Amino acid sequence: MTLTLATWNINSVRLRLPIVEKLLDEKNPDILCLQETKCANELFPAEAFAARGYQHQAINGQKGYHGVAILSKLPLSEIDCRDHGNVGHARHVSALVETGGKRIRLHNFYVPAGGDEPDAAKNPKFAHKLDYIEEMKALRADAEAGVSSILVGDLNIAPLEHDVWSHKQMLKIVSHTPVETEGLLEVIAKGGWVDLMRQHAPEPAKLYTWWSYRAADWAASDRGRRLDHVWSSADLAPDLTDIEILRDARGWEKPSDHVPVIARLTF
DNA sequence: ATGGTTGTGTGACAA
Repeated sequence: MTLTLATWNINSVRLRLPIVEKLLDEKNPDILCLQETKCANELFPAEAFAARGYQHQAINGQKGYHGVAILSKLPLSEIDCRDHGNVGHARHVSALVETGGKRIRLHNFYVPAGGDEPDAAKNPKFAHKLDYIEEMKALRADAEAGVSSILVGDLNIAPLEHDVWSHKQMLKIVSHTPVETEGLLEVIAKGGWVDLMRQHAPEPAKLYTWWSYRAADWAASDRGRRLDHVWSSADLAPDLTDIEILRDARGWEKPSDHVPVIARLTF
């Protein structure tokens, strides 16, 4: 039994529907987790996904900003949305998936980007990001007895040296400052999570999932960052058979600035 | 040090 799971910050699900459908046609994941859907739930293109077999949907959206969704061929139960800090942002949704004799709690996160100034005293958005990471430290991969865990999403932090194009030049840039990278590594360690992308491609391999829209030629300059993540509880880590970063998707028509990450687990 | 692009929804933000 194989579980194929895709995660993608889509930067508007309505505008990007043609390339999301391209991903589904080409890769046929069992479950697709989206971030930055940028629309209210009643405007989410639920029928387009249901028509392709993704009839089980956990959607947490809001008008204009943020928004996450789990679209699944497998039944979803115990759907839960958390609003860290009670700020009214749609940044999390989770559901229980049962497959291959496993019960899996799947978390889909969109961590705040944090603005440009990496100083919590001057920049409330950065303070909010640090608060958000602080709250995530309480999230345990073994929180529920008999239930494994997978966590995916746009965490807006590239924690390791080779998660960015230039460690030295990124140290004061939001997404790679020490307070963020150390914080995210603590979320992983305290929660008992395994970073599956790095299990599959350990450092010093360069791994990027995001390239800025502002580059004149994103592929030539290749100033990428690994902002998107796939983690699991320790019991599932040996079941990982493949991780694929769809770099090509950055060059698709009307692309997102993030590309899909696809994980395959075989039980 | 600055500017570069994209999305929502037609303003100014957020990323």
